[in-house]
Amino acid sequence: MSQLEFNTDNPSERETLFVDLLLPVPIPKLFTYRVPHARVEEVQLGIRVIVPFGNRRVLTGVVGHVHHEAPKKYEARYLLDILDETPVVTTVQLQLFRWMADYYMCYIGEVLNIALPSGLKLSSESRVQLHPYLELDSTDIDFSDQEYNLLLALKGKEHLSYEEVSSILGIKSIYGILKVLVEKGAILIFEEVKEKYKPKKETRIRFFSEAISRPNALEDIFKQLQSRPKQIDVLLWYLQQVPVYESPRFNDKGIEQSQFKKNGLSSSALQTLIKNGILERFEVEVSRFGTLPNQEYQEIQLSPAQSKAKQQILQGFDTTSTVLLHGITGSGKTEVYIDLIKNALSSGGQVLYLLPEIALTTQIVHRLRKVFGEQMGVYHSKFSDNERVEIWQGVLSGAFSFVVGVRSSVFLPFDNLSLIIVDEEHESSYKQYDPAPRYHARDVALYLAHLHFSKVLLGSATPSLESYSNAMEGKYTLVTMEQRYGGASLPQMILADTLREKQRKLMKGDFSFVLLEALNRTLQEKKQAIIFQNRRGYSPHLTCETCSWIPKCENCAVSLTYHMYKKEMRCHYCGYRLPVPNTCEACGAATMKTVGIGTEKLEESLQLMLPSTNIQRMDLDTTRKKYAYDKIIEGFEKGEIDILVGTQMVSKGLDFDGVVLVGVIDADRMLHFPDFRSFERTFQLITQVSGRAGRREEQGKVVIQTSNPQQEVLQKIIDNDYIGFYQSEIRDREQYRYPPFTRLIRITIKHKDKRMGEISAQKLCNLLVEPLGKKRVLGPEAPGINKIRNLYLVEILIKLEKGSVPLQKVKKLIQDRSLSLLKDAPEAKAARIIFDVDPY
DNA sequence: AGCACGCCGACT
DNA sequence: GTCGGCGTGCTC
Repeated sequence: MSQLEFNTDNPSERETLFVDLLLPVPIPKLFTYRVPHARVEEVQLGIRVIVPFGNRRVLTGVVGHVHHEAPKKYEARYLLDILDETPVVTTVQLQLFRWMADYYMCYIGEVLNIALPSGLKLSSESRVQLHPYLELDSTDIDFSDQEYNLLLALKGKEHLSYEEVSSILGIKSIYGILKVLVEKGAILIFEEVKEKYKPKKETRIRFFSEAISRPNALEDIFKQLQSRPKQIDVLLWYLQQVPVYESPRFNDKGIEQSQFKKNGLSSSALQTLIKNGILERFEVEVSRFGTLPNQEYQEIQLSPAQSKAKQQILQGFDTTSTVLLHGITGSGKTEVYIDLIKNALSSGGQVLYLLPEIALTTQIVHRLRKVFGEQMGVYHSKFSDNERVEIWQGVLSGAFSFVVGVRSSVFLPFDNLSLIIVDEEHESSYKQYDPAPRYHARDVALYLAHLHFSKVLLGSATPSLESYSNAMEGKYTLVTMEQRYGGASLPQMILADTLREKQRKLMKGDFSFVLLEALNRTLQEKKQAIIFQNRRGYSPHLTCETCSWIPKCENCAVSLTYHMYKKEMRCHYCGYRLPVPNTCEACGAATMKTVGIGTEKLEESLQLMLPSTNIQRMDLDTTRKKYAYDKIIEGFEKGEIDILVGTQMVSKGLDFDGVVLVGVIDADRMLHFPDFRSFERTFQLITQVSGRAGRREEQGKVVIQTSNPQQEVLQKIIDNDYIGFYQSEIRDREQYRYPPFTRLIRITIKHKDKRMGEISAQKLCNLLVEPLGKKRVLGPEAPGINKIRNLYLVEILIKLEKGSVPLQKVKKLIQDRSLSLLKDAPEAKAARIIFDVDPY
């Protein structure tokens, strides 16, 4: 079809097509590009394209809008290439991303950056190449020594990266030299674009089809090979595995090449067979998750309490799209989830099951795998990027209709979600802290459900105040499970008064007499114990007993944490490290002492007190490697470990029958953490970790060490009185105007210069007080840690009473004022302003 | 975020 | 004088 004919049907086809792209850069808008005429047909929403960006960069963007309006203020550039035939990002996701950028006050590019596994983002790297027409030996161009050296290095190579050039020349800024050489016509610079995702390939072996197509072909082959016993071995083994004589069809799949070696067959014989055209080698793409054995489908019989909860949940979904399931620890929520998931899947919808990082253990995955088999995908932070891409594509293709995953699974490309379960809904790890978007996966899940018209089930033994109050107000349906599964009883809860014990000299190090007694009895009975302390490392810091000097980080306003194992002091914010000082740097005395308690120290002192006991520590430091976590769990499960010392990692998802004692070392530290949520957190953490004690017949015991046993929160904990806790806490929140009665937005100003930062923050405050009122703008105030990575921090807290102000307008206003501050105030020129909506 | 350009100190 | 530091502004 000629161009002319093509255009006569529809004159508008002649107009240039433009696309607005989401690019993974922190810039507040979409970028408009022009589509080459030849490729107009290929463009659609949600596909990835490659575009030039700026002078030198090449980026992957996602098509967010297709239109015919040429931008007025600039000339749009052309797309370089189109990567997909079908969308990798669905239209629902595009809506979600836009909403997130608005709600969390960040750039849509930042959302895209977090949402897409980096395997789907192409990277480009600048390359330097010798100019093809340059004759280095006979040229009359003048080169400096440095330039000439570089050209010589390039001569042997096809191309070099900037990094390589920089190391060859031994200087950092190579730009000047490259520019001169380009002008002299000696080199070329180009961009090399690389696809990062690589499908996994497997090499397999099978009969060359022509070799066995004739009748009696196999017999002939064996006859020929009579005096080649090794080759016959290979063929016989293959025929054992793949019964080709039954049907030639079986031959198509072949067998993995590595299997031959594993079974002791000669690889040179195999090689010869291939060379002679009897066998052939071929490659197939395989899943990184392997093929799963068909596990027998397990029917789960729900207990009466569980069926009742399930019925109530389903009824709840008739009136509210969100149900809050408040089920005490050990009440058997998981079985209810499984049943609901099966329901949802059988009616053709997709299901997303969110778990906090620490609760997504091998135990739960195994259990779910038995029921859901290969239609279940797992999305976890310990997965490689290639694995994430496979899950992403599996959701797109429909291979996974059910995904269990952590926070970031809300970004997967679902197109037909019917149920989202947010387990341990109160967990603060659902909130992303550092790179924007600073989102809360539970809240994003609620919006995602709204987009899909799906249902949400929030589950917890200790619901967040926000969710419980939503249930109280009737926004969510509340369903409760008050009994432990199988009639197990709740543990006996004891408060150990450390202040009194100290006065009577009963404490042994950090352990109270009460806890040690219980521990000894547990060990005598050959049972297991968990010791909980929410702080890793050996101890928070060192201090000099003579002059109380404390080693501090050079770049951040924090004391360095003492790590005994590596014998060093480390900053948990920037990674700065120092060898442990033997003498005080301030007064010179050799009186450095550790202060505070970390898991490492507890492990050590327990081992000293109980030398014949098997003690294992479980925290971030001992579980960094991919399977370390599973190993510890396995050891504990088998009873090889008597005492498990750990951080909040031990509080979730572990069900062990042998655990009868849980010790909480320092409840006070949690209670006194300077944050309006510290009581709520303490209640949740201690209740959760207590749930690990005594699951079957035997009643467990929980010992909580505190210097103030009268503390109301602790009393509510030992009484197992969530509702009582909720009522007293919600009163406090109302009185002090905190969530759920207000919405918070935290603004952080970062600046290299302390004073300039403070002035910028003050100016921003003034800009905001004027429209919002003094009551709603708190600060500016330096946070507890006021310097991180050599940047000083100042915070402003915005408090907005619920329903009193249009949220989106206020956010817009805050953004506008911040931008004008950056532009107009000289002190704020080099400042960075960060927004955290609903900080946790 | 990257990357270019421009303006400034400390060295062959 | 240049090299290389860092501050500033722009990217369809």
